[in-house]
Amino acid sequence: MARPRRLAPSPESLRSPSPVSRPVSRDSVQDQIYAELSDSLICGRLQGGQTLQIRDLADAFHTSVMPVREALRRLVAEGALESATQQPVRVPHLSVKRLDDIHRARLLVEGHAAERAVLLADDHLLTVLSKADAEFSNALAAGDVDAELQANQRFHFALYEAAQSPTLLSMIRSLWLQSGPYVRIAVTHHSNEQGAPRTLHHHGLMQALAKRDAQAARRELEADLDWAWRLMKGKVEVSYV
Amino acid sequence: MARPRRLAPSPESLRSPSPVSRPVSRDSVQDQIYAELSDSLICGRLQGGQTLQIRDLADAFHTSVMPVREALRRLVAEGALESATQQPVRVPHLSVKRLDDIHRARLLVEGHAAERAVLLADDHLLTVLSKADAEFSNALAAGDVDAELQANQRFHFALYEAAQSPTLLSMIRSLWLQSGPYVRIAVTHHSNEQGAPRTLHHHGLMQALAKRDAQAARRELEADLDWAWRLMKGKVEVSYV
DNA sequence: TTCACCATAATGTGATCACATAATACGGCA
DNA sequence: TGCCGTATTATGTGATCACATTATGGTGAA
Repeated sequence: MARPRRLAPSPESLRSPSPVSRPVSRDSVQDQIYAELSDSLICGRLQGGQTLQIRDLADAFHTSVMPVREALRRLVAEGALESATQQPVRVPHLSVKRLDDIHRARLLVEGHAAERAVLLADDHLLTVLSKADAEFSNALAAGDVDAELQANQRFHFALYEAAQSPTLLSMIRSLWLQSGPYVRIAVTHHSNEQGAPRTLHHHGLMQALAKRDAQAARRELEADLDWAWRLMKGKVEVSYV
Repeated sequence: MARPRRLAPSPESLRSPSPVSRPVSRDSVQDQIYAELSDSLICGRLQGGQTLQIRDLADAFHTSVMPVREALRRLVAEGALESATQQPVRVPHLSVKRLDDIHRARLLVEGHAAERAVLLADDHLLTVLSKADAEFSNALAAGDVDAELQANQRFHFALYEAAQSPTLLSMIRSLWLQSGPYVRIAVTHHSNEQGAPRTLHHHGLMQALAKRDAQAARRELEADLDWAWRLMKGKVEVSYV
C-alpha cells in the first residue's frame, strides 16, 4: 500500500488567505499537519471552543487518523489545545483569569528575551526588524488582518531569536499558540476604532535597540503586549463570562 | 479483544526505589506511561543520551506500541526528549551551553514564581514546606538519593503552586523534565564532599516567606538553583565535552 | 589492513480494524 | 407538555499489520 509522502493541500477552513512564507515540506506527515495546525492557531484561524475531530481532520488532509492523532497530542502537550478523556480535542476557552495569567507570563518571558536581544544583537537585526515593520504597516494600511498578524509575528520572533536562547524561544512559542486564537479577535476590532499605537511601539523598540537601551526595549515591548492584552480582555469580557 | 484497563507493573529499570506518593491510576494507558516516564525523567532515573525504543517500552509495560508512541510524542513536544526522523527517541545530552540556557530560564521563571508565592501564600504553605524540608533532611541523612530528590521536588512545587499560575507551573515542569537527568548526577556526587547548603537555602526561603519578603525569597531560591547548577556544570564538563 | 559497498536487520511511521465510552436523539411515562 | 431513561451513534483509544528508511554487519577489492 502506497504511503503518501506528500500531503494533500490543506483544507479551505485552515488555509491562509495570504500564504506569505509558509515553511512547508517538513519530513513526516504528522509534522506537516502539526505545522499547519500550529500556524492556524498562532494566526487566529481557529476559534476558542472549536472542536477538532480526528477523523474530520484526517479526511480534510486526505490521510489516515494516525498522523492527526500525534499532531493533536503534540499540541495538547504544548498547552495549545485541551482534551478530556474520550472527548474531542478543543481550542481552549480563555477566561479573564487565564488571560491575565498568560499575559503576566508573556511580560516576564518576552520582556526578558527583549532585554537579552538588545544586549546580544548585531546590526543585521535592525534591518530585519524594520523590514518586518514595513510589511506590518503596509498590511495595516491595506486592512489585511492576516498579513498584519504574520508580519507582527515575524517582527517579534526576529527579536526573540536574537536572544539566542532556545529554551526561552520554545516557551514563547507555546505562549503564542495559547493566545493566538484571541489576538485576532482583538486586532480585527481595533483597526477602525483608533490609530495604530502598535507601530509606535515597534518604532520605539527599534530606537531602543539602536541605542542599546535594554530597559527601554523592555518597556516598549511591555507596552505593546499591554495594548493587545487590553483589547483581548475587552472582547473576552463581553463575549464570554 | 480485551483491552487492558490496568497497566502492568512498571519495569524494574524505571521503578522508583521509594514509591513515596506516586499519583498512579490515571485514566488512559498512555497517560500512565507518560506519568511513569516523566517521573523517571524528573527524578533522574534516565541518563542523558539513553535511547528509548518504542517496542522495548511496549514490551516492558506489557502493552502495544500505540500508547508508548503517544507518550513519547508528548514528552518530545515538552522538550524533555529529542527525536530525529525515523530514529529512536533519546534523552538529550546537555552541553554546557544548553545547561546555562536552561539555568537562566529557571532563574527567571522559578524566581518570579517564588516572589509571587510569597505575596499570595497563606499560612498553610509554611507547614507544607517545613514538612517537605524535614523529609528532605531525613533522606539526606539516610543517604537515600531518590527520597531526597522526591522531597526536594515536593518542596519546590509546593512553593510554585502557591504562585497560582498554571502557565508558570507548566513551564517550570518542562524545565524540570529537561534538567532532571542531570540533577541526580550532581546530587549523588556532592553528598560526601561537603555539608548540605541546600537545607540552608530551604530554611532561608521559609524565613523569607514568614517575613513576607519576596526579594529575599527570590535570592534564596536563586542561591539554591545556582548551587545545583554549579555542581551539574562541573559534572557535564568532565563527562561530556 | 582499511575502506567502500551491499545485504540484512531493526526501528519509526502510516493504515486499518476493534472496542469502550461519552454524547445524542428518540420514545415512554408522569 | 415536560422530563427521564434507554438505545443508538459517534469519537477517542488500543492492537495489529505493512512499509520506508536508517543503522549495522559482513564481504569484497585496493
